[in-house]
Amino acid sequence: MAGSTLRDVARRAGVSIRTVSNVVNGSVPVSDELRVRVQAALDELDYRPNLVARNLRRGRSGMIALVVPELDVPYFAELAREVITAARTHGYVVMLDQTDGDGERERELLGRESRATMFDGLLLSPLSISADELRRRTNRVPVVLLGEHIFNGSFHHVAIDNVAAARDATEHLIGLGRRRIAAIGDQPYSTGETAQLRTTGYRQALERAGLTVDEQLIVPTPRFHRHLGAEAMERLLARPEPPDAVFCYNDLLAIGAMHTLARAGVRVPDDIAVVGVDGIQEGRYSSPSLTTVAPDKAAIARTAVSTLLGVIDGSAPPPTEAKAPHRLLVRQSTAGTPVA
Amino acid sequence: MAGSTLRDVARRAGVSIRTVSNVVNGSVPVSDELRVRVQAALDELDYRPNLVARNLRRGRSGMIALVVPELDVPYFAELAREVITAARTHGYVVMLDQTDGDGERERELLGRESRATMFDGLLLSPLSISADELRRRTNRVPVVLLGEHIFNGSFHHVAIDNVAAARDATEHLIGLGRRRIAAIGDQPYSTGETAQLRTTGYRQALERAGLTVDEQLIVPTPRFHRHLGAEAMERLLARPEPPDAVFCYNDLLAIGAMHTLARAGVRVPDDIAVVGVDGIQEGRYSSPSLTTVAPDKAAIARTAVSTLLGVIDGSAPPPTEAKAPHRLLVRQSTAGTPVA
DNA sequence: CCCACGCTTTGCAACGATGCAGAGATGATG
DNA sequence: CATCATCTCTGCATCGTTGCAAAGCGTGGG
Repeated sequence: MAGSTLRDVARRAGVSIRTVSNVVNGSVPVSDELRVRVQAALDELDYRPNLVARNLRRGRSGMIALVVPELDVPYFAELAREVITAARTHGYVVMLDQTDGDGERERELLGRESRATMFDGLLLSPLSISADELRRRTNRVPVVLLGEHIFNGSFHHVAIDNVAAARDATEHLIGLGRRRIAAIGDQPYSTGETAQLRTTGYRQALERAGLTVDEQLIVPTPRFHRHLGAEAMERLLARPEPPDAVFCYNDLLAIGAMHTLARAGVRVPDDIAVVGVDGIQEGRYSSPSLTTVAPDKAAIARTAVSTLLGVIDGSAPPPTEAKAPHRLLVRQSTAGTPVA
Repeated sequence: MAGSTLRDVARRAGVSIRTVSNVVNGSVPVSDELRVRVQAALDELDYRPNLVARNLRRGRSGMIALVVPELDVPYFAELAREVITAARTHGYVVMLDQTDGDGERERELLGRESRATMFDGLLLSPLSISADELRRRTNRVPVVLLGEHIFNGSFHHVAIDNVAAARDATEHLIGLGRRRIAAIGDQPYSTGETAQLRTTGYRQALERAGLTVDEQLIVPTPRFHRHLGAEAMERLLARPEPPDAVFCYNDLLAIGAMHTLARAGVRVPDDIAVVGVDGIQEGRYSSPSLTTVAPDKAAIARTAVSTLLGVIDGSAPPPTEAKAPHRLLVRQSTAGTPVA
């Protein structure tokens, strides 16, 4: 029951432990006769290498951790899928953890008693923890950051160009002839860097088009969840002069907003056009389907994983700020007619 | 840089390795004087225990693996979240892997060279692999199965009562006065056990209500994805006598079906009522919002984790088939008016 | 016939931690 | 004052594997 070891197999085959190891690993040549005998013993005992021991000896675990705020947020689930796939092509497996955007949990993760030492490296998508703190806490563990939060030259970092993404989305709305364009999702405080970049892009687009920015149309939300999008939209509808389009900082907010619009009998996109960010699958089948700025998640994952592995084996250049591509997917929520 | 070990700390504090270990673990009493000195050394060197070494010695890794077909399927993402949370309350972390429903991948996972030995136990949600094969391959690793596929007394197992769930959904539609009720998602072949149980429940409900089962209204789908639900619905709409309600075997199928209905200008629920299974968050904000039979995912996760830990520490009873509760959440896609 | 060489096989040490048993010091007891 | 119990603290062995260096063995060349 307890699992057989190299020693058990060696005894049974009448050879040394080392020879069994050589057969298992195949790196060192073993004579046919012994190989056959050892292989038989391996099969009979159903030997499986103890990876914990192997890892200790080799100094590598073959595991990286991916830490996201919430796994049940589709963007992170889809990203996680890509990360797992990317890691697998390098022979790595991925441990997933979620912090609920709780700074405490994020801190714990890097603390004295954390399991971080079990992993060769960490992919972090931090929400609350500050750059300084992160730097102080990740002394030895290779880290690559995902998403926009925190960059100051201390860490490798992979994200889309959030300013450009927001600008693209807003310009698309402007191109449709919309003039009162609202924004849902600003986070004008220290840990809302991604949101702030998107606000910047939104403003740029309006200004470049010669439109004035109505501050009343920028509705902040503490998180990027459906119900917060729904509430924000309610507030916008309650205004004397509601918008004719909404740029939501992610798809969940957009879906929440559309939910409110549907209940209120407002037509999308005829009365109000809606665009989101993230390109989650959910948006392809919503009614109406959702126009969105989709980051190339596979590219993000591939870049993040290979950068991290580079840091792990020491071959990585100094911290880089990698930008992944994004593209606008036009669907019913702005175009009206089905496109894809 | 390389991370300091007990030996480094011991040398610095001028004590034995063992004493440092005692300070770190706190299990054995250490005099105040030494404790202070050791603690200082620990801090100065920023000592972090090497968990790989600790695990080797202790014979436990504190990790379990959760294997699901696809992480970006909302049901699995939401379940994974609950599993991670449940595991954390027991001091365990969770490694996530996905198989894409690929039997090969599932087999690989349990094979000779798998990483399964790195984990204290496995939570499996298998799609393709057969019971026999699973039994042959999981000799030593504690396993608990999630979902309906495979149960024959060899494994602990946690799921909802799929027959009852399907019956509840169908009876709800019957209760609304619907008579031509279609079913989307049957899988009449060996690995479609969950689907078949739902078909059974669907039939039971119709028969109990004295309705005849129209085999033409049972549309199989190879997987439970949105686009397959959309296609299945197209086929149903093309029939001379379309249904007046659809029971979809999961929420993604239902959302796909509603997508098709929206494009076709069919009103939900007026013309066709739709109900799904899974209770994913997406359904609360779809338009219309989706009536669904929601499994208690937190209960499933808690039961699965504590059962698995029981198997690991040997305190578990022989394999059990645990049933988690489910409940019907009535929303617009059947009720018409907003309920929650 | 001996030596050198190449190939296979082996033993030992080590990865970093913890279990165990015993050494040393201290205090309590008869 | 001797003996024993108590409390810290330490050294050694060990978890299962792999790196390293050397031993064993057969072969070909001189």
